[in-house]
Amino acid sequence: MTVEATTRQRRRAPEERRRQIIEATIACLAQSGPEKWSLRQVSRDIGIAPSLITYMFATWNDLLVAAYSDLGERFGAQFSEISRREGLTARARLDLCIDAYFADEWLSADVAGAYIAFWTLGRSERRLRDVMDQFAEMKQRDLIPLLREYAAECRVDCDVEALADTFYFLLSGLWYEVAVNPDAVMRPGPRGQARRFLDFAFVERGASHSPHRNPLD
Amino acid sequence: MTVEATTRQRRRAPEERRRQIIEATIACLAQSGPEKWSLRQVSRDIGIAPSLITYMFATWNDLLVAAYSDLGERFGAQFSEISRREGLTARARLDLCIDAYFADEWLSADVAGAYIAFWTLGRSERRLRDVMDQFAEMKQRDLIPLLREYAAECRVDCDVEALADTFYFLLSGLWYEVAVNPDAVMRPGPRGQARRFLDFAFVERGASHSPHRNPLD
DNA sequence: GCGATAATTGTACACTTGTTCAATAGCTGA
DNA sequence: TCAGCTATTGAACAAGTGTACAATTATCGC
Repeated sequence: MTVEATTRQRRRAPEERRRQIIEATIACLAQSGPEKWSLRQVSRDIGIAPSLITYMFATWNDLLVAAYSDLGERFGAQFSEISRREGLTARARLDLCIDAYFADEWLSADVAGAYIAFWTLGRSERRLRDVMDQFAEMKQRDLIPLLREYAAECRVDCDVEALADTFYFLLSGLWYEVAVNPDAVMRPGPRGQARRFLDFAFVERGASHSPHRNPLD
Repeated sequence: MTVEATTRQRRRAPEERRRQIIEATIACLAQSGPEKWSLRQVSRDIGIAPSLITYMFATWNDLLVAAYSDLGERFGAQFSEISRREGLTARARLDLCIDAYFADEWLSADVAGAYIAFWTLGRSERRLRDVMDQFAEMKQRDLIPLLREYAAECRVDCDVEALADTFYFLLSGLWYEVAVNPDAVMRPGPRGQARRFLDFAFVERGASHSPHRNPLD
Protein backbone atom coordinates (compact mmCIF):
# COMPACT_ATOMS: atom_id res chain seq x y z
CA MET A 1 0.00 0.00 0.00
CA THR A 2 2.79 2.42 0.86
CA VAL A 3 4.10 4.30 -2.15
CA GLU A 4 7.76 5.21 -2.27
CA ALA A 5 8.21 8.93 -2.66
CA THR A 6 11.20 8.63 -4.95
CA THR A 7 10.10 11.38 -7.29
CA ARG A 8 8.04 14.41 -6.60
CA GLN A 9 4.31 13.79 -6.85
CA ARG A 10 2.29 14.92 -9.80
CA ARG A 11 0.67 18.21 -9.04
CA ARG A 12 -3.06 17.81 -8.44
CA ALA A 13 -6.13 19.94 -8.00
CA PRO A 14 -6.78 20.60 -4.30
CA GLU A 15 -10.14 18.85 -4.39
CA GLU A 16 -8.64 15.71 -5.85
CA ARG A 17 -5.86 15.65 -3.30
CA ARG A 18 -8.30 16.29 -0.48
CA ARG A 19 -10.36 13.31 -1.50
CA GLN A 20 -7.27 11.15 -1.73
CA ILE A 21 -6.19 12.16 1.75
CA ILE A 22 -9.66 11.57 3.15
CA GLU A 23 -9.87 8.10 1.68
CA ALA A 24 -6.43 7.19 2.92
CA THR A 25 -7.41 8.49 6.36
CA ILE A 26 -10.45 6.25 6.48
CA ALA A 27 -8.45 3.24 5.36
CA CYS A 28 -5.66 3.94 7.80
CA LEU A 29 -8.01 4.58 10.70
CA ALA A 30 -9.75 1.30 9.95
CA GLN A 31 -6.57 -0.71 9.75
CA SER A 32 -4.59 0.78 12.57
CA GLY A 33 -7.34 1.97 14.89
CA PRO A 34 -7.47 5.41 16.42
CA GLU A 35 -4.74 4.67 18.91
CA LYS A 36 -2.16 4.01 16.22
CA TRP A 37 -3.52 6.26 13.54
CA SER A 38 -1.31 9.17 12.64
CA LEU A 39 -1.16 11.92 10.12
CA ARG A 40 2.32 10.80 9.22
CA GLN A 41 1.16 7.25 8.54
CA VAL A 42 -1.46 8.56 6.14
CA SER A 43 1.14 10.62 4.37
CA ARG A 44 3.38 7.57 4.09
CA ASP A 45 0.56 5.45 2.68
CA ILE A 46 -0.05 7.75 -0.24
CA GLY A 47 3.54 8.83 -0.62
CA ILE A 48 3.30 12.52 0.08
CA ALA A 49 5.01 14.78 2.56
CA PRO A 50 3.30 15.16 5.95
CA SER A 51 3.32 18.88 5.55
CA LEU A 52 1.08 18.59 2.51
CA ILE A 53 -1.67 17.27 4.72
CA THR A 54 -1.21 20.17 7.07
CA TYR A 55 -1.37 22.42 4.05
CA MET A 56 -4.70 20.97 2.85
CA PHE A 57 -6.33 20.56 6.25
CA ALA A 58 -5.34 23.22 8.71
CA THR A 59 -5.20 20.78 11.56
CA TRP A 60 -5.46 17.26 12.75
CA ASN A 61 -9.13 17.49 13.76
CA ASP A 62 -10.23 19.18 10.58
CA LEU A 63 -9.13 16.16 8.62
CA LEU A 64 -11.00 13.80 10.92
CA VAL A 65 -14.20 15.80 10.72
CA ALA A 66 -13.94 15.91 6.94
CA ALA A 67 -13.34 12.17 6.71
CA TYR A 68 -16.24 11.33 8.96
CA SER A 69 -18.60 13.66 7.16
CA ASP A 70 -17.66 12.02 3.90
CA LEU A 71 -18.29 8.55 5.23
CA GLY A 72 -21.54 9.45 6.95
CA GLU A 73 -22.91 11.30 3.95
CA ARG A 74 -22.31 8.38 1.64
CA PHE A 75 -23.95 6.00 4.10
CA GLY A 76 -26.91 8.23 4.83
CA ALA A 77 -27.55 9.10 1.20
CA GLN A 78 -27.72 5.46 0.19
CA PHE A 79 -30.10 4.64 3.01
CA SER A 80 -32.30 7.59 2.21
CA GLU A 81 -32.41 6.85 -1.51
CA ILE A 82 -33.54 3.28 -0.96
CA SER A 83 -36.27 4.24 1.44
CA ARG A 84 -37.85 6.49 -1.20
CA ARG A 85 -37.33 4.29 -4.25
CA GLU A 86 -40.52 3.96 -6.31
CA GLY A 87 -42.31 0.90 -7.60
CA LEU A 88 -41.54 -1.32 -4.64
CA THR A 89 -43.59 -2.40 -1.66
CA ALA A 90 -42.62 -0.94 1.67
CA ARG A 91 -41.41 -4.32 2.82
CA ALA A 92 -39.21 -4.71 -0.24
CA ARG A 93 -37.64 -1.35 0.48
CA LEU A 94 -37.18 -2.27 4.12
CA ASP A 95 -35.41 -5.44 3.06
CA LEU A 96 -33.17 -3.42 0.80
CA CYS A 97 -32.40 -1.02 3.64
CA ILE A 98 -31.44 -3.94 5.82
CA ASP A 99 -29.24 -5.34 3.09
CA ALA A 100 -27.60 -1.97 2.63
CA TYR A 101 -27.09 -1.55 6.35
CA PHE A 102 -25.20 -4.79 6.62
CA ALA A 103 -23.59 -4.76 3.20
CA ASP A 104 -19.94 -5.71 2.99
CA GLU A 105 -19.28 -2.23 1.78
CA TRP A 106 -19.99 -0.94 5.28
CA LEU A 107 -19.00 -3.94 7.31
CA SER A 108 -15.65 -4.57 5.70
CA ALA A 109 -12.71 -4.04 7.97
CA ASP A 110 -11.96 -0.90 6.02
CA VAL A 111 -15.08 0.97 6.97
CA ALA A 112 -16.32 -0.59 10.18
CA GLY A 113 -13.02 0.08 11.89
CA ALA A 114 -13.18 3.68 10.84
CA TYR A 115 -16.68 4.07 12.19
CA ILE A 116 -15.71 2.67 15.55
CA ALA A 117 -12.71 4.92 15.60
CA PHE A 118 -14.97 7.87 15.01
CA TRP A 119 -17.27 6.90 17.86
CA THR A 120 -14.23 6.90 20.03
CA LEU A 121 -12.86 10.18 18.83
CA GLY A 122 -16.31 11.72 18.94
CA ARG A 123 -16.20 11.53 22.68
CA SER A 124 -13.56 14.21 22.84
CA GLU A 125 -14.32 16.19 19.70
CA ARG A 126 -17.64 17.96 19.70
CA ARG A 127 -17.73 18.61 15.97
CA LEU A 128 -17.51 14.90 15.25
CA ARG A 129 -20.38 14.23 17.57
CA ASP A 130 -22.49 16.84 15.84
CA VAL A 131 -21.96 15.19 12.48
CA MET A 132 -22.78 11.87 14.09
CA ASP A 133 -26.06 13.18 15.51
CA GLN A 134 -27.07 14.63 12.22
CA PHE A 135 -26.79 11.34 10.37
CA ALA A 136 -28.43 9.33 13.10
CA GLU A 137 -31.42 11.64 13.06
CA MET A 138 -31.65 11.43 9.31
CA LYS A 139 -31.69 7.66 9.28
CA GLN A 140 -34.27 7.56 12.01
CA ARG A 141 -36.43 10.05 10.18
CA ASP A 142 -36.33 8.01 6.98
CA LEU A 143 -37.46 4.99 8.88
CA ILE A 144 -40.72 6.29 10.28
CA PRO A 145 -42.62 6.93 7.03
CA LEU A 146 -41.34 3.68 5.62
CA LEU A 147 -42.58 1.69 8.59
CA ARG A 148 -45.85 3.57 8.50
CA GLU A 149 -46.34 2.44 4.93
CA TYR A 150 -45.45 -1.07 5.90
CA ALA A 151 -47.97 -1.08 8.73
CA ALA A 152 -50.62 -0.02 6.22
CA GLU A 153 -49.57 -2.83 3.89
CA CYS A 154 -49.91 -5.32 6.74
CA ARG A 155 -53.17 -3.75 7.87
CA VAL A 156 -51.99 -3.53 11.43
CA ASP A 157 -52.66 -0.60 13.68
CA CYS A 158 -49.73 0.03 15.98
CA ASP A 159 -47.51 2.68 17.46
CA VAL A 160 -45.21 3.07 14.48
CA GLU A 161 -42.95 5.66 16.06
CA ALA A 162 -42.25 3.40 18.99
CA LEU A 163 -41.52 0.50 16.70
CA ALA A 164 -39.27 2.70 14.58
CA ASP A 165 -37.26 3.52 17.68
CA THR A 166 -36.94 -0.12 18.58
CA PHE A 167 -36.06 -1.13 15.05
CA TYR A 168 -33.48 1.58 14.73
CA PHE A 169 -31.73 0.68 17.96
CA LEU A 170 -31.90 -2.99 17.06
CA LEU A 171 -30.12 -2.22 13.80
CA SER A 172 -27.51 -0.22 15.70
CA GLY A 173 -26.94 -3.02 18.15
CA LEU A 174 -26.62 -5.64 15.45
CA TRP A 175 -24.29 -3.50 13.41
CA TYR A 176 -22.09 -2.78 16.38
CA GLU A 177 -21.92 -6.44 17.28
CA VAL A 178 -20.81 -7.50 13.84
CA ALA A 179 -18.50 -4.57 13.33
CA VAL A 180 -16.69 -4.94 16.61
CA ASN A 181 -16.52 -8.67 16.41
CA PRO A 182 -16.57 -9.87 12.80
CA ASP A 183 -15.69 -13.47 13.65
CA ALA A 184 -18.45 -14.04 16.18
CA VAL A 185 -21.17 -16.38 15.02
CA MET A 186 -24.72 -15.11 15.04
CA ARG A 187 -27.56 -17.37 13.96
CA PRO A 188 -29.39 -16.12 12.05
CA GLY A 189 -27.10 -13.38 10.74
CA PRO A 190 -27.83 -9.70 11.29
CA ARG A 191 -30.05 -9.46 8.23
CA GLY A 192 -32.09 -12.40 9.43
CA GLN A 193 -32.39 -10.95 12.90
CA ALA A 194 -33.65 -7.65 11.54
CA ARG A 195 -36.17 -9.32 9.22
CA ARG A 196 -37.37 -11.56 11.99
CA PHE A 197 -38.18 -8.50 14.05
CA LEU A 198 -40.22 -7.00 11.24
CA ASP A 199 -42.14 -10.25 10.81
CA PHE A 200 -42.71 -10.46 14.51
CA ALA A 201 -43.79 -6.87 14.96
CA PHE A 202 -45.93 -6.35 11.89
CA VAL A 203 -46.88 -9.60 10.22
CA GLU A 204 -47.52 -12.13 12.92
CA ARG A 205 -49.72 -9.93 15.01
CA GLY A 206 -52.12 -8.45 12.51
CA ALA A 207 -53.36 -10.15 9.39
CA SER A 208 -53.83 -13.86 8.86
CA HIS A 209 -52.08 -14.19 5.51
CA SER A 210 -48.65 -15.70 5.80
CA PRO A 211 -45.67 -13.34 5.53
CA HIS A 212 -43.66 -13.17 2.34
CA ARG A 213 -40.43 -14.27 3.89
CA ASN A 214 -37.10 -13.62 2.30
CA PRO A 215 -34.86 -16.63 2.86
CA LEU A 216 -31.62 -14.67 3.13
CA ASP A 217 -29.26 -15.46 6.04
CA MET B 1 -6.12 14.04 40.08
CA THR B 2 -2.39 13.96 39.35
CA VAL B 3 -0.31 13.28 42.44
CA GLU B 4 3.06 14.91 42.73
CA ALA B 5 5.77 12.35 43.25
CA THR B 6 7.78 14.43 45.64
CA THR B 7 8.60 11.59 47.98
CA ARG B 8 8.98 7.95 47.25
CA GLN B 9 5.70 6.04 47.33
CA ARG B 10 4.75 3.84 50.21
CA ARG B 11 5.69 0.28 49.46
CA ARG B 12 2.59 -1.79 48.69
CA ALA B 13 1.63 -5.39 48.15
CA PRO B 14 1.74 -6.26 44.44
CA GLU B 15 -1.97 -7.07 44.36
CA GLU B 16 -2.91 -3.74 45.82
CA ARG B 17 -0.71 -1.85 43.39
CA ARG B 18 -2.02 -3.87 40.49
CA ARG B 19 -5.57 -2.92 41.37
CA GLN B 20 -4.63 0.70 41.70
CA ILE B 21 -3.00 0.67 38.30
CA ILE B 22 -5.96 -1.09 36.73
CA GLU B 23 -8.43 1.41 38.12
CA ALA B 24 -6.33 4.32 37.01
CA THR B 25 -6.07 2.76 33.58
CA ILE B 26 -9.84 2.52 33.26
CA ALA B 27 -10.30 6.07 34.41
CA CYS B 28 -7.61 7.37 32.10
CA LEU B 29 -8.87 5.41 29.13
CA ALA B 30 -12.34 6.80 29.74
CA GLN B 31 -11.23 10.38 30.07
CA SER B 32 -8.63 10.58 27.35
CA GLY B 33 -9.85 7.93 24.93
CA PRO B 34 -7.66 5.24 23.45
CA GLU B 35 -5.92 7.61 21.09
CA LYS B 36 -4.52 9.73 23.90
CA TRP B 37 -4.24 7.06 26.54
CA SER B 38 -0.73 6.22 27.59
CA LEU B 39 1.06 4.21 30.16
CA ARG B 40 2.95 7.29 31.19
CA GLN B 41 -0.26 9.26 31.73
CA VAL B 42 -1.50 6.55 34.05
CA SER B 43 1.74 6.62 35.97
CA ARG B 44 1.48 10.40 36.28
CA ASP B 45 -2.11 10.18 37.52
CA ILE B 46 -1.22 7.99 40.46
CA GLY B 47 2.20 9.44 41.02
CA ILE B 48 4.43 6.47 40.38
CA ALA B 49 7.29 5.89 38.03
CA PRO B 50 6.38 4.56 34.57
CA SER B 51 8.79 1.72 35.06
CA LEU B 52 6.75 0.45 37.98
CA ILE B 53 3.88 -0.26 35.64
CA THR B 54 6.19 -2.16 33.36
CA TYR B 55 7.40 -4.02 36.40
CA MET B 56 3.88 -5.07 37.43
CA PHE B 57 2.52 -5.76 33.95
CA ALA B 58 5.14 -7.09 31.61
CA THR B 59 3.79 -5.12 28.71
CA TRP B 60 1.39 -2.58 27.42
CA ASN B 61 -1.22 -5.10 26.25
CA ASP B 62 -1.12 -7.15 29.42
CA LEU B 63 -2.34 -4.16 31.36
CA LEU B 64 -5.16 -3.54 28.93
CA VAL B 65 -6.32 -7.13 29.02
CA ALA B 66 -6.24 -7.10 32.81
CA ALA B 67 -8.20 -3.87 32.99
CA TYR B 68 -10.86 -5.04 30.59
CA SER B 69 -11.25 -8.37 32.32
CA ASP B 70 -11.75 -6.56 35.57
CA LEU B 71 -14.40 -4.30 34.15
CA GLY B 72 -16.21 -7.05 32.30
CA GLU B 73 -16.22 -9.39 35.26
CA ARG B 74 -17.75 -6.80 37.52
CA PHE B 75 -20.42 -6.00 34.95
CA GLY B 76 -21.21 -9.60 34.13
CA ALA B 77 -21.34 -10.73 37.73
CA GLN B 78 -23.85 -8.07 38.64
CA PHE B 79 -26.05 -8.92 35.69
CA SER B 80 -25.88 -12.60 36.45
CA GLU B 81 -26.64 -12.17 40.13
CA ILE B 82 -29.76 -10.15 39.47
CA SER B 83 -31.11 -12.62 36.96
CA ARG B 84 -30.99 -15.38 39.56
CA ARG B 85 -32.18 -13.43 42.58
CA GLU B 86 -34.91 -15.25 44.48
CA GLY B 87 -38.33 -14.10 45.62
CA LEU B 88 -39.02 -11.85 42.67
CA THR B 89 -41.13 -12.29 39.59
CA ALA B 90 -39.29 -12.72 36.32
CA ARG B 91 -40.48 -9.33 35.16
CA ALA B 92 -39.20 -7.68 38.32
CA ARG B 93 -35.79 -9.23 37.74
CA LEU B 94 -35.86 -8.16 34.11
CA ASP B 95 -36.60 -4.62 35.19
CA LEU B 96 -33.70 -4.76 37.60
CA CYS B 97 -31.44 -6.05 34.85
CA ILE B 98 -32.48 -3.16 32.66
CA ASP B 99 -31.84 -0.73 35.47
CA ALA B 100 -28.44 -2.26 36.08
CA TYR B 101 -27.59 -2.20 32.39
CA PHE B 102 -28.22 1.52 32.15
CA ALA B 103 -27.14 2.46 35.66
CA ASP B 104 -24.98 5.53 36.03
CA GLU B 105 -22.30 3.27 37.31
CA TRP B 106 -21.82 1.90 33.81
CA LEU B 107 -22.91 4.86 31.77
CA SER B 108 -20.83 7.45 33.54
CA ALA B 109 -18.12 8.96 31.43
CA ASP B 110 -15.63 7.00 33.45
CA VAL B 111 -16.78 3.59 32.41
CA ALA B 112 -18.56 4.05 29.11
CA GLY B 113 -15.51 5.67 27.61
CA ALA B 114 -13.37 2.80 28.72
CA TYR B 115 -15.71 0.29 27.18
CA ILE B 116 -15.71 2.04 23.86
CA ALA B 117 -11.97 2.24 24.00
CA PHE B 118 -11.81 -1.49 24.54
CA TRP B 119 -14.06 -2.17 21.57
CA THR B 120 -11.63 -0.16 19.54
CA LEU B 121 -8.53 -1.79 20.86
CA GLY B 122 -10.16 -5.20 20.63
CA ARG B 123 -10.01 -4.92 16.88
CA SER B 124 -6.27 -5.27 16.89
CA GLU B 125 -5.71 -7.32 20.03
CA ARG B 126 -7.13 -10.82 19.91
CA ARG B 127 -6.95 -11.44 23.64
CA LEU B 128 -9.19 -8.48 24.30
CA ARG B 129 -11.72 -9.76 21.82
CA ASP B 130 -11.74 -13.14 23.48
CA VAL B 131 -12.58 -11.61 26.83
CA MET B 132 -15.24 -9.56 25.15
CA ASP B 133 -16.85 -12.62 23.57
CA GLN B 134 -16.85 -14.46 26.83
CA PHE B 135 -18.84 -11.81 28.65
CA ALA B 136 -21.25 -11.24 25.79
CA GLU B 137 -22.06 -14.94 25.71
CA MET B 138 -22.56 -15.01 29.44
CA LYS B 139 -25.00 -12.15 29.41
CA GLN B 140 -26.90 -13.66 26.55
CA ARG B 141 -27.06 -17.00 28.31
CA ASP B 142 -28.44 -15.44 31.48
CA LEU B 143 -31.15 -13.81 29.46
CA ILE B 144 -32.75 -16.89 27.93
CA PRO B 145 -33.94 -18.66 31.10
CA LEU B 146 -35.11 -15.37 32.51
CA LEU B 147 -37.21 -14.59 29.47
CA ARG B 148 -38.51 -18.13 29.44
CA GLU B 149 -39.79 -17.65 32.96
CA TYR B 150 -41.31 -14.37 31.96
CA ALA B 151 -43.11 -15.94 29.01
CA ALA B 152 -44.57 -18.49 31.41
CA GLU B 153 -45.69 -15.71 33.73
CA CYS B 154 -47.42 -13.98 30.85
CA ARG B 155 -48.82 -17.25 29.59
CA VAL B 156 -47.63 -16.61 26.07
CA ASP B 157 -46.15 -19.25 23.86
CA CYS B 158 -43.40 -17.81 21.71
CA ASP B 159 -39.91 -18.37 20.38
CA VAL B 160 -38.05 -17.26 23.47
CA GLU B 161 -34.59 -17.72 22.06
CA ALA B 162 -35.34 -15.52 19.12
CA LEU B 163 -36.78 -12.86 21.40
CA ALA B 164 -33.74 -13.13 23.65
CA ASP B 165 -31.53 -12.39 20.67
CA THR B 166 -33.58 -9.40 19.73
CA PHE B 167 -33.75 -8.12 23.27
CA TYR B 168 -30.03 -8.55 23.77
CA PHE B 169 -29.13 -6.66 20.61
CA LEU B 170 -31.65 -4.00 21.43
CA LEU B 171 -29.97 -3.48 24.80
CA SER B 172 -26.59 -3.31 23.08
CA GLY B 173 -27.83 -0.76 20.59
CA LEU B 174 -29.41 1.39 23.26
CA TRP B 175 -26.36 1.22 25.45
CA TYR B 176 -24.07 2.13 22.60
CA GLU B 177 -26.24 5.05 21.64
CA VAL B 178 -26.25 6.51 25.12
CA ALA B 179 -22.61 5.75 25.80
CA VAL B 180 -21.31 7.25 22.60
CA ASN B 181 -23.60 10.22 22.73
CA PRO B 182 -24.58 11.05 26.30
CA ASP B 183 -26.19 14.37 25.43
CA ALA B 184 -28.54 13.07 22.76
CA VAL B 185 -32.16 13.12 23.72
CA MET B 186 -34.08 9.87 23.57
CA ARG B 187 -37.76 9.75 24.48
CA PRO B 188 -38.42 7.57 26.34
CA GLY B 189 -34.99 6.93 27.78
CA PRO B 190 -33.14 3.67 27.27
CA ARG B 191 -34.84 2.00 30.22
CA GLY B 192 -38.22 2.96 28.87
CA GLN B 193 -37.36 1.70 25.41
CA ALA B 194 -36.27 -1.66 26.77
CA ARG B 195 -39.38 -2.03 28.94
CA ARG B 196 -41.60 -1.04 26.08
CA PHE B 197 -40.17 -3.86 24.04
CA LEU B 198 -40.88 -6.37 26.77
CA ASP B 199 -44.45 -5.14 27.06
CA PHE B 200 -44.87 -5.27 23.33
CA ALA B 201 -43.34 -8.71 22.89
CA PHE B 202 -44.80 -10.53 25.87
CA VAL B 203 -47.68 -8.70 27.44
CA GLU B 204 -49.68 -7.13 24.66
CA ARG B 205 -49.84 -10.21 22.52
CA GLY B 206 -50.87 -12.88 24.99
CA ALA B 207 -53.10 -12.36 28.00
CA SER B 208 -55.84 -9.82 28.40
CA HIS B 209 -54.90 -8.49 31.81
CA SER B 210 -53.21 -5.13 31.66
CA PRO B 211 -49.42 -5.08 32.11
CA HIS B 212 -47.92 -3.98 35.40
CA ARG B 213 -46.04 -1.04 33.99
CA ASN B 214 -43.16 0.54 35.75
CA PRO B 215 -43.34 4.32 35.30
CA LEU B 216 -39.60 4.90 35.23
CA ASP B 217 -38.13 7.01 32.39
C1' DG C 1 8.45 30.63 -24.13
C1' DC C 2 7.86 33.08 -19.68
C1' DG C 3 6.47 34.33 -15.23
C1' DA C 4 3.41 34.05 -11.54
C1' DT C 5 0.77 31.15 -8.65
C1' DA C 6 0.48 27.65 -5.48
C1' DA C 7 1.07 22.63 -4.85
C1' DT C 8 4.76 20.04 -2.94
C1' DT C 9 8.87 19.08 -0.45
C1' DG C 10 12.69 18.71 3.28
C1' DT C 11 14.33 20.10 7.38
C1' DA C 12 13.81 21.24 11.88
C1' DC C 13 11.78 21.52 16.44
C1' DA C 14 9.92 20.42 20.78
C1' DC C 15 7.43 16.81 22.61
C1' DT C 16 5.60 12.24 23.97
C1' DT C 17 5.76 7.50 23.80
C1' DG C 18 7.12 2.27 25.75
C1' DT C 19 10.74 -0.13 27.55
C1' DT C 20 15.38 -1.13 29.76
C1' DC C 21 18.52 -1.31 33.59
C1' DA C 22 21.31 -0.26 37.32
C1' DA C 23 20.68 1.89 41.68
C1' DT C 24 17.94 2.74 45.82
C1' DA C 25 15.31 2.10 49.87
C1' DG C 26 11.10 0.24 52.35
C1' DC C 27 9.47 -3.84 54.43
C1' DT C 28 9.75 -8.65 56.53
C1' DG C 29 11.47 -12.25 59.19
C1' DA C 30 14.96 -14.10 61.91
C1' DT D 1 19.01 -5.23 64.94
C1' DC D 2 20.20 -6.28 60.69
C1' DA D 3 20.36 -8.82 56.40
C1' DG D 4 17.85 -9.95 52.32
C1' DC D 5 14.19 -9.57 49.30
C1' DT D 6 11.84 -6.79 46.19
C1' DA D 7 8.98 -2.79 45.32
C1' DT D 8 10.25 1.55 43.56
C1' DT D 9 12.87 4.98 41.30
C1' DG D 10 15.41 7.94 37.75
C1' DA D 11 17.98 8.37 33.88
C1' DA D 12 18.52 6.99 29.31
C1' DC D 13 17.20 5.40 24.72
C1' DA D 14 15.38 5.04 20.14
C1' DA D 15 11.38 5.84 17.91
C1' DG D 16 7.44 8.28 16.77
C1' DT D 17 4.33 12.37 16.88
C1' DG D 18 2.09 17.22 14.84
C1' DT D 19 3.26 21.36 13.07
C1' DA D 20 6.14 25.51 11.13
C1' DC D 21 8.58 27.48 7.53
C1' DA D 22 11.52 28.43 3.83
C1' DA D 23 12.86 26.41 -0.42
C1' DT D 24 11.53 24.14 -4.60
C1' DT D 25 9.18 23.14 -8.89
C1' DA D 26 4.98 21.67 -11.68
C1' DT D 27 1.39 23.81 -13.95
C1' DC D 28 -1.39 27.26 -16.35
C1' DG D 29 -2.62 31.74 -18.37
C1' DC D 30 -0.59 34.83 -21.18
